[in-house]
Amino acid sequence: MTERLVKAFLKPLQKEEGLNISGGKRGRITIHEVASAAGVSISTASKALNDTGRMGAETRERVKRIAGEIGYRPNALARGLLSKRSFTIGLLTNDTYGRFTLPVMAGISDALVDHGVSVFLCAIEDDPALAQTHVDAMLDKQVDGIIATGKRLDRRLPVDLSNLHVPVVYAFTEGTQNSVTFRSDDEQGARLAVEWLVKVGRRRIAHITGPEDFFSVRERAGAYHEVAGHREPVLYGVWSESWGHDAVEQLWKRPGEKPDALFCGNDQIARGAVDALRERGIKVPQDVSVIGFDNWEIVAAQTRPPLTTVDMELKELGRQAGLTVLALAEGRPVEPGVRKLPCRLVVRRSCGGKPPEE
Amino acid sequence: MTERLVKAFLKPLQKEEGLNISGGKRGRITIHEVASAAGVSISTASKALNDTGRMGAETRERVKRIAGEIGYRPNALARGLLSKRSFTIGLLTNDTYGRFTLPVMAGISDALVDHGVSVFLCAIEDDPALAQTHVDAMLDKQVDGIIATGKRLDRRLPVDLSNLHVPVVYAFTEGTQNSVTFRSDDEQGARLAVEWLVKVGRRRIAHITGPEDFFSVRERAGAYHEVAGHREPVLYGVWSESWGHDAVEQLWKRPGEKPDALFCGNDQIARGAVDALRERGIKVPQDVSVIGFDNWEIVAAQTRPPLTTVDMELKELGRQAGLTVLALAEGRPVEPGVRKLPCRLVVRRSCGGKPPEE
DNA sequence: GTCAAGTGAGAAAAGGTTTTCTCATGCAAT
DNA sequence: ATTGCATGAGAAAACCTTTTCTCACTTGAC
Repeated sequence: MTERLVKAFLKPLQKEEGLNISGGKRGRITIHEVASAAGVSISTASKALNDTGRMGAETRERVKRIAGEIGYRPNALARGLLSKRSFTIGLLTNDTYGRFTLPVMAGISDALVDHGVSVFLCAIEDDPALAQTHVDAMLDKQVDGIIATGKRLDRRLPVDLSNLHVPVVYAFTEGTQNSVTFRSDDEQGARLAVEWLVKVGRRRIAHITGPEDFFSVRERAGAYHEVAGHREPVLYGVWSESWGHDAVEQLWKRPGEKPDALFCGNDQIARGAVDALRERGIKVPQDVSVIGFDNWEIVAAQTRPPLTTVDMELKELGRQAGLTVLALAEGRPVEPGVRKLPCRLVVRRSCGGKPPEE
Repeated sequence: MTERLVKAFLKPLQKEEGLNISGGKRGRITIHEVASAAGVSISTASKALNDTGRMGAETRERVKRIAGEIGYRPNALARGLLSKRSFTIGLLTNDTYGRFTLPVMAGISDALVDHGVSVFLCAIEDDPALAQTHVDAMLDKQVDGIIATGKRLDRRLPVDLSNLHVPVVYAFTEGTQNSVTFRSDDEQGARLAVEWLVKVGRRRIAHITGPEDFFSVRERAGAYHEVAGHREPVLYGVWSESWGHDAVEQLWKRPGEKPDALFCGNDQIARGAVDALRERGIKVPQDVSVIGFDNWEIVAAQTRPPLTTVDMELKELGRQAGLTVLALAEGRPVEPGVRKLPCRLVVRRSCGGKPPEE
C-alpha cells in the first residue's frame, strides 16, 4: 500500500514510472548548461541570449539555437535579485465575492501578461492583521508594485500602503494623498442611464438605489436629478433584490401617477423591481422601463427581460491600473491624481429602444 | 504642471515631499546592515536570525533585537535562489466568473498564508496559448507548485501539466493519471438533498438539472434515482434560470399528479423554478419544496424564499489542495488518487423543515 | 605545562544571472 | 616593424542569503 507513496525532490534520480505527481527541481537547466553545450562562457551565453554585448553573429545564433533546443529558461529569482525587478505585482482586495475584483484582475492580467508580469491575489477580509501579513509576504517577495482594490469607492483598505518602498496604485477604492487612483465615472454612467430612458420616451423616471452614505450613490443621484429633474423621488435603501421589490411596492401604493421608468442603483435592485412589476401585472418594457447599474452578467442577463444596464468597464480600469503600476515600477513618470473612467451603456431588453448603431 | 511628475527609483536620494506614489527600492535593508549595526559578521547575523548555528545567547538576542529595530526583512528572492523554495504557488483556472475559483482560492490562501506562501492567480479562458504563457511565467518564477482548477469536474484545462518539474494538484477539474485530485462528492451531496426532501415529507420528487454530458449531472441523477426511486422523471437542460422556469412549465402541463418537490441541479435552475411556481400561484414551500445545489449565496440567499441548497465546501477543498501541494513541495509523501470531499446541506426556507440541531 | 574537547564567531562558497572590465587577436595605417 | 584600434570572448564582481568549514580561544583533565 505504501509502495505507491511518492516523494517529491528525492535526492537520488528516481525512475520515472509515470509518477508525474512529484516534480523535483533537479532537472532545471541553467545558463551554465547552455554555455557548455555551445562551447562558450556563461557571460557570452548571457549576452547572446539578451542581445547585448559584442560578439560574432554566428556565435549569437548558435547560443540562441542551442538554448532553445535544450529548453533553457532563465531563473527569474536570480534575475530579479540582480535587476531589482521581480516581474511580479500584488493585487490586494477586500471584495470577497469578487464582484468587482475579478474583472479588475482580468484587466490587470490581460495588460501585464505580455510584459511577463504575474499577479499575486490577496483577499483580505477587512482584517487588518491578515492584510499586513499579505503585504509583508509580498514585499519580501520583492513585488514590483501593488494594486489596491475594493468593493467601494469611498472606503480605504484596512492597511496603510502609503509609505511602502514600492509603487501603489488604487483601483475602485479610496486612495491616499498624492497617489494614483482609478475609478469609474458614476456621474457620467448615471447620466447615460437616465438619458437613455428619456430617449426611449420616458418622462416620469424614479430612482431606486442603495444606501445614501455611499459616495457613488450620491453621485448617481446627483446626475439623475440633473437630467430627470426633481419630479420623482429618490428611494434610498440597500443593495438587494428585496429592496428593489419593496421599493416598487412603495411607489405603486402612493396615490397619483405612477412612474413610467425606474433607474435602479444596481442590477440586483433592478431585478427585484422587475419581479415586483411582473407580479403586479405591469409589463416591462411596454408599460415601464427599468434600467440597472453594474452589468453583472449573472444578474442582468438572467433577468426576464434581460436588463439594460450601465457597465463600469472594470476590466479596462484594471488594465490601466496594471499599466500604471508597471510604468511606476520602471521609473517612468506618472501624474498623481484621480482618474475617472467612463461607463458604457449596455442595451438589452428591459427599457425597449434599439441599441445605438455600431 | 510637470513639476508634479514623479519618478520611481530615482538614483539620487530624493526629498520625500509626501510623494508616496513612487516607491524606490533604494532603502531596502539587507542582512549586511543588520550585521554591521550589531557589530557581527553576516554569517553570525544569519545564524542568529534563523536560530541556527552556535553562538552566545546574548549575541543572538542582540542581533534579533537590532534586526527588529531597523526593520530588516529577508529578501525572499535571494533566499529562494539558495533554498530552491520560492514560497509561491500558482493557481490556474479557466473559470472566468470565479463562481468556483474564488472559494477555492480563498481556501488555498487561508491554508497557506501562515506558511508564508503567496498565490499567483492565472485566469486562462480556455486559451491554450495564454495558458502556456502563464505556466511558463510561473515556472520561471520558480513556483513551488501549481494547483489547477476549473468550472467542471470532467474537463481538463487546455494545457498539459503532467510533466512539469514542480508538483501539480487538481481541484475541481479533471486531473491526469497518477495525480492528486480533489473534488466534491456530488453523489453524497445529491443524496443529502433528496433525503432532506423525503424527511420533510415529500414523495413525488422531480429532478430538474443541467446537461446530461456533465459527469456531475449524471452522478447527482444517479443518487437521486437511488433515493427517490424512478417515480418522477429527470429533466435535463442547461444551467440557467430560464431552464428552471421552462422545466416547471413542462412538468405542470403534463396530465396527472404534480410533483410535490423539485431537486434542482443548481441554484439558478432552482431560482427559475421558484419563480415559475410563484407565477402559477403555487406556494413554496407550503405546496412544493424546492432544493438547489451549489449554495451560490448571491442566488440562493436572494431568492424568495431563500433556497435550501447543497454546499460543495469549495473553500475546504481549496484548503486541502493548498496543504497537499505544500506537502509535495516539501517532499512529504502523498498518496495519488481522487479525493471526494463531502457536501453540506444548507437549510434555508424553500423546503420547509427545520435546520438540523447544531 | 601539555593536550583534548568544546565554544563562539568569521571566511568563503553556493545559488543563477547580468554587467563591467580586461585581454588577446587580427587588421589597417604609419 | 611598430602603433592604434576594432572585435570577439572570457573573468570576475555583484545581487542577498544560507550553510559549511575553519580558526582562535577557553576550559578541564592529566
